[in-house]
Amino acid sequence: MEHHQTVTTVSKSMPDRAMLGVRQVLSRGETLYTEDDFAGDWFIVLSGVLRTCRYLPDGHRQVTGFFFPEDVFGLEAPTRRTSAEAVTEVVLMRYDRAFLDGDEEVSLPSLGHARHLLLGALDAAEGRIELLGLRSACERVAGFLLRMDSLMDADGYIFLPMGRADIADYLALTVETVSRTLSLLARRKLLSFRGPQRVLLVSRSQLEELAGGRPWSSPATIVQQNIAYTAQRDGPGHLRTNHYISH
Amino acid sequence: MEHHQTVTTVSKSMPDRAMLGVRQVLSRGETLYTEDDFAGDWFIVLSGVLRTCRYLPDGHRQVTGFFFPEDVFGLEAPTRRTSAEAVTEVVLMRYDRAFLDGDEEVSLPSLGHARHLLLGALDAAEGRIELLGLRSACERVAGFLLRMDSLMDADGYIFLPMGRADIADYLALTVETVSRTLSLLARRKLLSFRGPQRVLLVSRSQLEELAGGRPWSSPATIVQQNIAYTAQRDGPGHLRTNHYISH
DNA sequence: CGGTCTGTTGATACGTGTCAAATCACGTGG
DNA sequence: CCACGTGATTTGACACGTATCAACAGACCG
Repeated sequence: MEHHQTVTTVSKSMPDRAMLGVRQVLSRGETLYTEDDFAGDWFIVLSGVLRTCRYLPDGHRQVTGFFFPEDVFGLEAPTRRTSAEAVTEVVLMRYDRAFLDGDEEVSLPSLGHARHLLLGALDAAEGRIELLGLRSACERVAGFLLRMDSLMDADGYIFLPMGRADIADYLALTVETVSRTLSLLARRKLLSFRGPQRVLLVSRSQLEELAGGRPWSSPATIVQQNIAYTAQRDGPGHLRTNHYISH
Repeated sequence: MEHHQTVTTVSKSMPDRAMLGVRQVLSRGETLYTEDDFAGDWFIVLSGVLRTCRYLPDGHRQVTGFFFPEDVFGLEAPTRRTSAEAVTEVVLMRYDRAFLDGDEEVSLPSLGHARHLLLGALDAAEGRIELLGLRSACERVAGFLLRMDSLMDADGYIFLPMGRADIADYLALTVETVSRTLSLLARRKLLSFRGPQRVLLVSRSQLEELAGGRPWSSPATIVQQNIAYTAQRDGPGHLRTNHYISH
């Protein structure tokens, strides 16, 4: 996965506006910048996973995004909307803001023009909006897992680099609800866990249904198919009570 | 408000890549494009209000954005992620996608370069993410109202062009919950209504508190100030029961 | 082997969804 | 200008889903 060798050791030797960045490494949990900092640079993840967060006055934390290799972040205007923290060890490229504000067209190594890059960031943000717009914990958790598909290993298992708390704060749920929902989906055999971090999506199609599925077209022909917690029997002992009860 | 005279009647006479758009008018409720359509153009709102929606397989509708004058939308990749529908009568400018994809730098009338425009759209999307990341109905409704500040009249009242259903589908709530929450905030005298569409933000500071407030800094010094429905007495008869009970 | 941290499970309170009905806003026609 | 009809909004009663508080289990580390 460590292909940053091709992109890294650029910069500084060229004095001109040749659009080159600086490579930077963060260790687990390290904070790159904080809310309200001056937003001088923007970044591209080369390896590892990073999260952006807000800390609300009531003490709650909001995770506004996870960023994986090739993802761009930190593009916001004069000050930071969020802080940026390393979920795992992270290697990233730092670019000067002037390269976006300036008049010259920017060409980035292996990522094309600045416009292309911005469109990608916008697309990712809209994906997050769709995810957060889902109503139930089940929908959001299923949607979340489907978006982590790119983290799949050779054996088909997804490795979740972030903890339950990160997921919860990302989906506007509690740790307990995330954990319960994952357990439930596993009991329903839509998922299979190998430790808390490694998960196999057994039935993508059913997960997509839960998550509001592949888009749909017009407001007609409504196929009522509301799969609630209580609407199906479990594996063996068809325990379809509320409160996640199982055993 | 109708300043589109300066921007409108351009286009077509100039054959070259002079970056000019076509003016277009939508009437209330009209659909501009639909999910999965080919995304050939993008748009800027000149007047009126527009919404983008997804229709989920379970019949629910998700409103992923409201767009006001000067807002940009429809920038997504080869096909539409959402449909676009006019909330009020809308006047907009339509631009060809090639102006974004092309190599030449684009300069738009009164909006600067394409990059600037994309950064604006990204900023708006991130604002929506922060809003949807709030947990309770109270927080989201308060946050929503604060973001509608720009719709303020001369008398200080905000005119809400969209119905309760639009707000509900935007905040991932039900119509009833939105209505109840607005009523509650009005009883608490943070709001004052003059008909369902016209609302005055009586206490912005308290609304900001509810909405997760102006950002905050670090994960320390937590000022526990969780204003729940039941945590305060109402105007006269301190009825702090649950279920929104009041009278 | 006893710390702490993360994740899971349980019991219960409470917030929000659902279904139903009343009320209000507003356009139409008398 | 007012009566009426229709749709939007508000309110009520109740069920259900999620938050909360608490306890337990497992992983990692000293």
